[in-house]
Amino acid sequence: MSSNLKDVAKLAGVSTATVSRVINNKGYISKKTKRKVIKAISELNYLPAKTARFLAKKGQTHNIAIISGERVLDSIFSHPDEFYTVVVKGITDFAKKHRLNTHFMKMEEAEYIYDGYLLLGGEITDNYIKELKTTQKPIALVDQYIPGLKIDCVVSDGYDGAIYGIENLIQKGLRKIVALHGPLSHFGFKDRYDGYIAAMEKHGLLPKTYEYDEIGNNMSALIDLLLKTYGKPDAIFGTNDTAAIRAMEELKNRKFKVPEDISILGFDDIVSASTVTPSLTTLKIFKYELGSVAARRLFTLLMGEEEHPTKTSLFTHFIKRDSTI
Amino acid sequence: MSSNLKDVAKLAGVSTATVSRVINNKGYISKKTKRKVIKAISELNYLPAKTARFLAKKGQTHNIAIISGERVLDSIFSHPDEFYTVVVKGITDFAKKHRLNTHFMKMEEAEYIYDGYLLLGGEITDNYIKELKTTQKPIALVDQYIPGLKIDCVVSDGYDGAIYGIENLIQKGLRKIVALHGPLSHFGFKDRYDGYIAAMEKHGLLPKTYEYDEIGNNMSALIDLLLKTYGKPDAIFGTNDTAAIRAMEELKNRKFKVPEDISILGFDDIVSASTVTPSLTTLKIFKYELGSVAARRLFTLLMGEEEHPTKTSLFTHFIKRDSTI
DNA sequence: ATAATGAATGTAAGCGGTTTCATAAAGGAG
DNA sequence: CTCCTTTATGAAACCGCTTACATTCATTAT
Repeated sequence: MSSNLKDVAKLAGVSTATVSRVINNKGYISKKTKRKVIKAISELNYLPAKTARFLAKKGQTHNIAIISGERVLDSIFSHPDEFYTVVVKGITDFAKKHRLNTHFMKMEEAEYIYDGYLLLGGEITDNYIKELKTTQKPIALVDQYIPGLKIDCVVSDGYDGAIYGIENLIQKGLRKIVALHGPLSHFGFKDRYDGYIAAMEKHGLLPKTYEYDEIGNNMSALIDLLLKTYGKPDAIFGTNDTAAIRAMEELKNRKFKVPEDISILGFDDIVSASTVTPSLTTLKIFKYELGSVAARRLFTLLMGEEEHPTKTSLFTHFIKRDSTI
Repeated sequence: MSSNLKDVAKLAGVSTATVSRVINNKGYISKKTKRKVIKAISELNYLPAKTARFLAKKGQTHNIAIISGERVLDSIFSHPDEFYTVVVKGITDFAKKHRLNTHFMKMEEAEYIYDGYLLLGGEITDNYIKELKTTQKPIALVDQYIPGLKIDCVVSDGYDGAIYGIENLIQKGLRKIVALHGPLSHFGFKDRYDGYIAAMEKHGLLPKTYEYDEIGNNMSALIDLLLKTYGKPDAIFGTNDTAAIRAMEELKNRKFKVPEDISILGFDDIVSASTVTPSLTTLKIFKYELGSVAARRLFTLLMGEEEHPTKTSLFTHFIKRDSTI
């Protein structure tokens, strides 16, 4: 099949060490030998095996920085079930397996001495990323995407998830589906919002959306507005579980039955989604995998595989519970 | 730092071979030894190094199938600069480096005997994918995404690219920007279309779109329609270069100056984009990388890293030429 | 002429696993 | 009580590559 160092060495009539030197352009090699080796390499169409190379280099133990804003960092170590805590577990497990040393820090405290950077969550600012980018070190954003920056990122696929969820509702015969969404400046909400629109349009239904504020405090007023301007919907899609649950409460206060009168669909699968009554149908975000995939991405970059920057979106999983028919 | 087989063996008081047997659940191991080893493993928090394992397994040379529709397959070998020809080069180069044997075939001819499958382009049908999925073998789509299927895919990021391109036009002071787009059932067009909408809305501009047919034959009529219903735009965004160039021709026929009167932005960076007059400003798709990234994805899957399915989007590159101010 | 220096190459020991083969102990059959 | 098979384990080779160290040969300084 494909050839290896030994084959090349034999053909060129030299030792494997010499071939290795030519490949890595390291140490002394005479012009003549170099030519012979290069000839043999191209003749055999030889390409070094990355895995072996990595192994031989003693599995280079890289140091990577995991950087986040203050709020995120605090929550990581104190709340075991919190979103980022799980993400971080995914990162550290991968890191251990692949011999990366992880170092946690806040944005302000970060030094530029690491081999790579994992930037966690939405608290990271544009400017900080741009500044960090100048260090030329590999960087990957986790749960954050910034259009136009062309920086590697790993996120949950809100678009795909929303389409899947909405189509499920449509299949159940629900038609009047409205979306309650958070600020669209947040890429996550925007993504889910777009998925909702796409699904509705695909099925010739009229989308209708209402925006709640960051904290979701205006939910009571928002539901009033919705009922007044739109009438009773068949279903409500909340772009995150917290908002969906809050909306559900408001509807129950107004004597609507969930899901008989109105179905509710969330997004996230937070802990309380399964404990609330009725339990919330939602799209599960794979937090642990978010971390491990991001770590793998950074790892690939660290390995020097000259890779094109990508946005990696993890598909979500639709979890049918009791808040939808 | 992190521990290895030897460490575990020493702690458990057995040989490395025994530990390996326990890990792989292979060969004879007594209950007692197994317990000891497992205890040592968890005590040391040991995780096997994937690279070493791969290497030791003789660098398992996998066989992968590259499957496409008839049209794509034909073009691959005959036209050196064609889209998929370049993509395939990216795949095969990666494959060689990582000891994957590639086999090309059409959908109809494919047997289910390969270790993994790379499905190329839009000719692949939904049903075929679903059928193939039942083989449980790793699969990755290249330049194709199907909402809701949750199957690994690698595509070009039309959304991000379009935003970047449109924002560039806006920065130049252009306001009346319309989009000519192909059928939105094609995920690629839809993606770029969504990006256009997002960019316009973000800047408080009114989006206006016109759809051309698959082949782009109706361009003359479409331009007439555009001029009649919208008036003269400042700029036109075509969701692919072919359409953009055709639109540019039509405008020139109608005595408009490009870019003085109207700027034209394409998407793809096909060969003729740089040779046409005026040369076309466009968003370059990285075809070669599309292939190599997809191959890497499949490779990861083949390595048995139990990975969550993802959609990987490659960022595009904005190429400023003469068709825009 | 001789020692010291540097260039060019080879030998062999890992990197962290897997696996073949050998060996030993424990049963079961005759 | 032997002989053979099964079970359990370890020693060592190997996967493809890198690299420290050893060796050889040609220069150059003394």
